[in-house]
Amino acid sequence: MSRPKAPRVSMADVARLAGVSSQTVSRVANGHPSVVGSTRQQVLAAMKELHYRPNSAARALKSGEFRTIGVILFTLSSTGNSRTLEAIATHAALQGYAITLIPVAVPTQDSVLGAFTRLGELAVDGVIVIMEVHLLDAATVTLPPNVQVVVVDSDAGDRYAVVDTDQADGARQAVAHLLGLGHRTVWHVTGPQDSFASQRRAQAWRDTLTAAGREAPPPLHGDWSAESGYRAGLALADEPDCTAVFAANDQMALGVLRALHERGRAVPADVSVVGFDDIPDAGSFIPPLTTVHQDFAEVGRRCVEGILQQIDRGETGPGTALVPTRLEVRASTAPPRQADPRR
Amino acid sequence: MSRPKAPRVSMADVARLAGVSSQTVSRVANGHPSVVGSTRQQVLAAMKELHYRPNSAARALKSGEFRTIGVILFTLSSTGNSRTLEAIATHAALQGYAITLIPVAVPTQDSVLGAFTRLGELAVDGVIVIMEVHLLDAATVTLPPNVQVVVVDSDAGDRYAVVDTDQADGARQAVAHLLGLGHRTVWHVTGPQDSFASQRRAQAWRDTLTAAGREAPPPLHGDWSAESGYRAGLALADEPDCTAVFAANDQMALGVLRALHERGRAVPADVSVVGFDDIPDAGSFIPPLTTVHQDFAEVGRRCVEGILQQIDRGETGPGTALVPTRLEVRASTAPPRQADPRR
DNA sequence: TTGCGTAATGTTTACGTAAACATCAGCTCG
DNA sequence: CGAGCTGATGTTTACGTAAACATTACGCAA
Repeated sequence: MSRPKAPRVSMADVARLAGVSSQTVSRVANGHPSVVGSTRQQVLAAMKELHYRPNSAARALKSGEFRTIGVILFTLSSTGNSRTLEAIATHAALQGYAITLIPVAVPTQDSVLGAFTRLGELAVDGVIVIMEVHLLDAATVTLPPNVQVVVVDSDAGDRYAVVDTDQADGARQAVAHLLGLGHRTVWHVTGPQDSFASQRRAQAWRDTLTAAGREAPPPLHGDWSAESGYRAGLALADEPDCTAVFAANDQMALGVLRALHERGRAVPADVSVVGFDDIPDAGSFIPPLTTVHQDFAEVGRRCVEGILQQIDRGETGPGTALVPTRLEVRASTAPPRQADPRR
Repeated sequence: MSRPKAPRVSMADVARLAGVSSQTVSRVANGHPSVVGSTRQQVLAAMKELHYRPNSAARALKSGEFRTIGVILFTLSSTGNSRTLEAIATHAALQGYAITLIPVAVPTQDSVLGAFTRLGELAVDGVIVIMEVHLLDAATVTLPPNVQVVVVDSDAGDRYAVVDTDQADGARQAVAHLLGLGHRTVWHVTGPQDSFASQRRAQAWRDTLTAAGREAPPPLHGDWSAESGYRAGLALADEPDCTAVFAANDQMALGVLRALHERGRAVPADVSVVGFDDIPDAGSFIPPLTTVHQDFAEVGRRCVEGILQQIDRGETGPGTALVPTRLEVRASTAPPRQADPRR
């Protein structure tokens, strides 16, 4: 049975049934105080009977507000992105805002992707970008003018409001932890070059080593995937003086663990490994992974807060807000053999 | 510098500048054929100059269509959900539809969560539900009448159109694989009881064993998390005749692997382990995990296809569409010791 | 009792778009 | 050479809502 056009119920219909004007219905719908109790009850009853649902398009047209935030992201496959998105959606919902997803994983390059027109069109009150803005610039999407923007994973703090995990401090904690255990230096498996988070982690890794007077070994480059971590791990297993590894995320750390395991290098006895993110599975790696915990929920919360501040209060705020991290010490790190008191 | 109200540019503004009527502007915007070239150029130039962007609220109000699909989900933290969502978003975008996220992770129960009103309001043309509908029924959300719905992870094929991975066949393949290797029987770590996917996998596990004339050991109950898999794994490690385990997802399999490892039971030499999902990391577990591959992209694609069919063609279709799975054989499975020809 | 203030409700209007209908110029054909 | 048609463009209207303004009725103070 097809019911192509359900006859829409409007305020006028409700008003007619309740025997009032449509404006009174509007007042009831919006909780306006100056409607007397009995009238209100009548209207509510009529709404219920007709299954009235307000038309958000008409409301948006009238008010100029959509109560919607667009989220532009490249992919959801990374834990960080999806958890940030989840936090954004939750907090936005609490504030009465909906989330519209705008994926940029352009499969066919020049086909005008419909959802982008959501940006081209006026359909969101603000936009949160979860990717390096330089990548966004390169993509086919252009942010329309006059739209409020908050950005994650970027250094565009001079142009936009940026919310991000304190990548540098997290990496510093990881490296300091390993040095504190007595390791002479720390090797690093980086994320993709075009990720700002990856760059910051690598930079802080190098800086921390330098500040401690240690030499930084050549970094190994990964792409966030466990597979790339595995390849890096194989290379590291062949470095006899490698006793400590800082992987730029947990998935690559997982790959490193497997490579070391296959090459017979025990973790943490022979090599200590630290990751970044603290994904839910990290505690179940073999061995459970010491890693830098990111508070994605807080990042999401601040994104929403930031964008709403811009929308509601009209404050536009370039600048960067950093969310702190903490080191979650588990079983993948230990003093190096030569410093092990038990030897 | 705050610019609270950017003066909106409407078709009338463009029309004035181009020296035509606003209806002509509308025609140009919608690619209507009966506008002569020179006029079209003028209008396009004016649009560009004024940075005209169509107002989707007005359009939706006029047409009654929002070109938006709502996606209701409980959480994004499971790989399956976020990958399905990503596929949905991508395919919806290709069809010119936007995705509005409706999270149901009700933190404060009775606070009227704004995003839900997106459903209460008329703001989506259809809804895709990524959760067991019985849970949805129990939640504070109610699906409004006259809204097209497609459901994932549910047995509500009689009430709604359902798209799902072929859970039963996937589980059957997993168990058959282990039996084929010579294992006498297969133990099972289930997902949460209220998940339809979990139930179906458990049922198929039991049925496959029964059909092969084997006795099904008591199932161990997990909650999808690696930690719950770990607890189940500890119990399994104490079962001397346990040589094969089928975990209802990869994360729990990860926990099982760790438990077995810690208890000194070698995988796959002593115990074989199979997972479900084929998450990207599965190939980097220790050892790389044999698992049932789910085609989340296909599930997402069919969801969008299904909902658009209902919306555009007015076809409402209860019924279940199953997406096939395939077993991805890696290194976590092998014949049991007593059947090992090398012994 | 009259007049005025206030609370409750009704009426008008505008938001931006696009369908439906109206107009007009130019052209073809008998 | 004019009737009739076609193609290009303009005018009117309605979509559902809510702000702004208008109207009513009632109570209270002088």
